[in-house]
Amino acid sequence: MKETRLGEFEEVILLLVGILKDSAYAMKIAEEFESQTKRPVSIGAVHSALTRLTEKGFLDSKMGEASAARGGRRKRIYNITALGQRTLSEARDFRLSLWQQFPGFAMVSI
Amino acid sequence: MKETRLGEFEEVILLLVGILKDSAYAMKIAEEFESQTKRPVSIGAVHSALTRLTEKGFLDSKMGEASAARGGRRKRIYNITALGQRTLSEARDFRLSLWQQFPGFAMVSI
DNA sequence: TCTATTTACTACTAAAAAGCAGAACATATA
DNA sequence: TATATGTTCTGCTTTTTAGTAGTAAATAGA
Repeated sequence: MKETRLGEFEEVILLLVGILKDSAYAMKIAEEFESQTKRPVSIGAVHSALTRLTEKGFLDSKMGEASAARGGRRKRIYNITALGQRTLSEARDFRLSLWQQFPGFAMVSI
Repeated sequence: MKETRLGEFEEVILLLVGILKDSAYAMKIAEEFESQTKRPVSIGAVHSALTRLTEKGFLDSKMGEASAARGGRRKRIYNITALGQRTLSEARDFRLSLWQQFPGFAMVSI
């Protein structure tokens, strides 16, 4: 199995999908990204990350229902796959372990 | 100030420098990388990451003393700068915050 | 039916990260 | 002084990530 690594941007996007759950569609993810990171992001960048994450098997998606609001194409709702979840989990455990070994940080307790 | 992001490999290398302290020189870092991640790494890859991290201002280095062991060029000992420390710290806080919002994880307490 | 609105999607480019091969250097010991 | 050893360092390539610009689709309401 090919090892697949996550970029920093991709990892944040993946986490945001997990956080947003049923409302994890591209526009909303972009908004959430900006609000959480305070850095601007283009919708195209989000789309390409979502595509890459899907190709890697960390996300899947399905079309949602028409929105109640005025106008709007049907949303594509993204969802973390089991593989995505596992990858995220492993990345987290690994980082926690490194942080704990680094005396430069006052570390969290698990 | 230009925003500088950390790749996943770079972030691990930076953390390893912090963990290894006085023995943070390229060969040792490579060994430690392999032992902690269980994935192979070439010494050249480590060098180029150390160079990038230094250019970004996250690391600095100085030559160490000759080793007691047979042979061997003087080691270059790497050290995390204040900026590197701060960046790492911010990256950690941001991740902890996201993990805490993600119901998919049983999360750590701080 | 027209228009404003919300959204997805595509194709492309640019920039950065990662990795590799091999040369160069310094030192201890035989 | 020759050799083995441990190490740095350089230049280059490949791969991946990130970003841009612009088009297309769907829908609600006027």
